[in-house]
Amino acid sequence: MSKGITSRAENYSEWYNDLVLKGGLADYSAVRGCMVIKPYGFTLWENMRDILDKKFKETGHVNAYFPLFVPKSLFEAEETNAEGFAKECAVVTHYRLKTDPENKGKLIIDPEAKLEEELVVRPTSEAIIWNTYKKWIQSYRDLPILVNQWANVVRWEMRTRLFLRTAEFLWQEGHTAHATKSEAVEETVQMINVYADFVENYMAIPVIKGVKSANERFAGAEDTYTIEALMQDGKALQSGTSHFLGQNFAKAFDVKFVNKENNEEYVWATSWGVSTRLIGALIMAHSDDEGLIIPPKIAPHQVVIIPFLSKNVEETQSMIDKANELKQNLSKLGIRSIVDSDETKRPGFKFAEYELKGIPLRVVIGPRDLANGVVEIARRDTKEKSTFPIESLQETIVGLLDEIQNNLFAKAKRFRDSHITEVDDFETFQKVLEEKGGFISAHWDGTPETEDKIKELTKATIRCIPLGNKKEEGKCVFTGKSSQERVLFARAY
RNA sequence: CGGGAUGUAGUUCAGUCCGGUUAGAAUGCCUGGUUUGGGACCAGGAGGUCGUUGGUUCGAAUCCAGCCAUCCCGACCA
Repeated sequence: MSKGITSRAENYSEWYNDLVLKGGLADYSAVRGCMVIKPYGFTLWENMRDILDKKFKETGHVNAYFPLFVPKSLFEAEETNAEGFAKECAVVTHYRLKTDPENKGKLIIDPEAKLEEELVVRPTSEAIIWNTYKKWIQSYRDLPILVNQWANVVRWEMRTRLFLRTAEFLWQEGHTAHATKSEAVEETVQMINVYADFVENYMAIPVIKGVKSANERFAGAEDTYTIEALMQDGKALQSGTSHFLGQNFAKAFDVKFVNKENNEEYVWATSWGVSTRLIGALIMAHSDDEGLIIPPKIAPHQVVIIPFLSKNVEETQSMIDKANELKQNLSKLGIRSIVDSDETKRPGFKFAEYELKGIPLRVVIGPRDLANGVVEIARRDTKEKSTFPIESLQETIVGLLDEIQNNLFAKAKRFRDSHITEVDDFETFQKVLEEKGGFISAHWDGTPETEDKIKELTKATIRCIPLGNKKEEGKCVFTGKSSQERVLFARAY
């Protein structure tokens, strides 16, 4: 057991908090529900962001930036969407403070400075964006519009958790406008595939792609596509969503275009997003009781090189030189590494520290090894330590990083696959949920009422109706009414 | 937002019930030395408006009230 980290078995929530705080990813702040993302955590986010951004550009999207504030009148234009967010909006009502005449040195809101119209701090940007798109779109030649923005949004959550649910968080939101329904649907599906590809192949987290039930659908969407991941405690985490918005926003904001036949039509829309919540998913999918485990492809540092120091100054210097040389060689191969030659800390301390931080590979260079022309390499995922010859070190490291990446995904997938349980009666449903957790694949009569009832009794919701789901005659696990396919239930974050 | 708990050195905590010299410990930090193949040791040192505002009192970390923040449970949550 590592020093100061609560074990998963002891208290899963505390374990999670310990990893975020002690792993140096983030910290609490003086603002309720808002966190500080520390450099190590932000580097991780930057790596994720850069990969996604490249994928967005490859699929024809461009970045732009829209305001943080949304006038209330715009916000309420699309009613379903506005109502969905109404309960968790921060609202700006004044634009000036002044010195309190009765208490010098203190500031009060200047009652004279009340805004004519309140500004909603965006919980999402559909309103301000569609208000803008109205000006951009006249003809079918203006379409499609494929815009993404990297931004912060605010949702005044009652109960917050680092990365998983904070009042302010960072995300990207794509907002596209299309001439036809089929094109918009295609875009929606394309982006959920981009997300799935990213989360599986870079974050090494297996996901299930699916469609949300009416209850869980984004307010204002016709269809919500989701990728659902499974955490080690058996709870599901929605990791990304892509919405087919139909013509709802076009109608609310009166966005029409003239088609080739010179007829006016409403445009078709999509929106899609992933957020810093993905970091929460990453932690809970891979890490262990010794600390974080971060997949090589997105790790801030992929390799840490630790030269062993001795009182022999010359010998020590040759270790450090060797370490720096290796770092440079790795850098040429695009591998991110750091050298820790801090002589005030002993090796054992460093080992524990970098295990806590989840650095995939640790290379130790010592006099004994160097004499034999080898170094010791430890893998964070399996904790295996072995020695490898120095002359082929770069190749070895490249190979090991690749192995770790694959191993993490395979391990998470084995766990996920073994936690999808087919269930045909409600008693078993409850039992599996309680004792095993994970996804439960069961028949459902398709009504929101049944889903609500199941949620009330078990806290489990329908996570998704998997894409490409096989059709199968069956009876609803709760009502016994006939059903044509299974859906996935789980307790979720 | 309801119930419970917490807030004292960078960190973890003792002291608070029962108010009273200069608020302690461990760890971390700094200096010097000895060490260095899995969280080293010795010696010396620095570090605190006791979350915050107000009240009670001759006197408040300690009692009372408000506020702020964090955790747990619940409600809420694409």
